[in-house]
Amino acid sequence: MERGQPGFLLSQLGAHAAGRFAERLKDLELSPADAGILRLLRTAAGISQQELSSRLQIHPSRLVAILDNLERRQLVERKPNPDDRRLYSLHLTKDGGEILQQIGRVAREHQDALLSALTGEERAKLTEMLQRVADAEGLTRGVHPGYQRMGK
Amino acid sequence: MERGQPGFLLSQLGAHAAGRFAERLKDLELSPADAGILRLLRTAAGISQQELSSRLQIHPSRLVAILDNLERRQLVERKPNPDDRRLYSLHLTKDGGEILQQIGRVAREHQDALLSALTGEERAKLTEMLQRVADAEGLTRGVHPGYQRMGK
DNA sequence: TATTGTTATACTCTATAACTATA
DNA sequence: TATAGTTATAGAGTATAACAATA
Repeated sequence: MERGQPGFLLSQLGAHAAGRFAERLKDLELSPADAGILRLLRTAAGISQQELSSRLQIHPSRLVAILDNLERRQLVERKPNPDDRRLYSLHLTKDGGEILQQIGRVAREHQDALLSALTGEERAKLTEMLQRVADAEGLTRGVHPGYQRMGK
Repeated sequence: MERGQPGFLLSQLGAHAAGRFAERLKDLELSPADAGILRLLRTAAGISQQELSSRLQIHPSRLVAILDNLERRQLVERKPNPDDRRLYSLHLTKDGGEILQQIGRVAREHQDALLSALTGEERAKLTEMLQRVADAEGLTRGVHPGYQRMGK
């Protein structure tokens, strides 16, 4: 990629944004993968570890330790699945729901700081263009490629 | 970060772009950090390892192995510095200059593929906005935060 | 005494593959 | 026999800190 060209800029700014967000999440003692899991469980309550692993592209064996930690902190609960006792049914707890709101606040602060150089109209245009590129590249909304490697 | 919001999109797309570019670089048997080093040496010929380390935010001890590899492949040369025999003077070789041109081709292909969903006018607008954000965030042109961790 | 480049070591993180239990 | 979740192990990659040569 050439300097100052959109490809490099996108990659550079994306890494910067991810790093800054990860720093902010540390205040909540969460990793980006933790936040991605909590967010997904809000709308996909009851899924198994296998399905979670598949959706977020996190290796099943890695997920065990991540969920162990989230469960120990009572943010997530593994409930037995009566239909198939091999599977867990994953759910957000009350505390998990509350920390998810805090994550939302942190994300908004992060985003406002990051994009302070743009007007509201420009942010909308940027969002629309990035979404179009992401769709064309086949990216799934809410699934960050870094989840594969940003566990801690 | 919220789904579909610019902060998350930027981070997600940036990681995707970096990953795809890294894949393309593998055809040249280069890492992103390798490419960053070669590119810098084009305009900063003669700098020391210490200065290279400082500019690209790559740890000095990591740089040793990276440069060992690039020198073995005769893409980079460590010349003695007569003024201070503790320092090396780093230079691109002829092969290094040639592979840099190949990197440029790969980068253009990558960028064209990545942004195929945008018109030329939109790409220009995107570039301008991203550059403005990057400048506001204090990012240095050509220095990717991932160089710190994308050695291999 | 300080600095450059190097090396050895220890540490972190991850995937691989073997294991248990259930189907 | 196959699958979900778990665990042990080994591997890759990194930083830390000690080192030799030079200033």
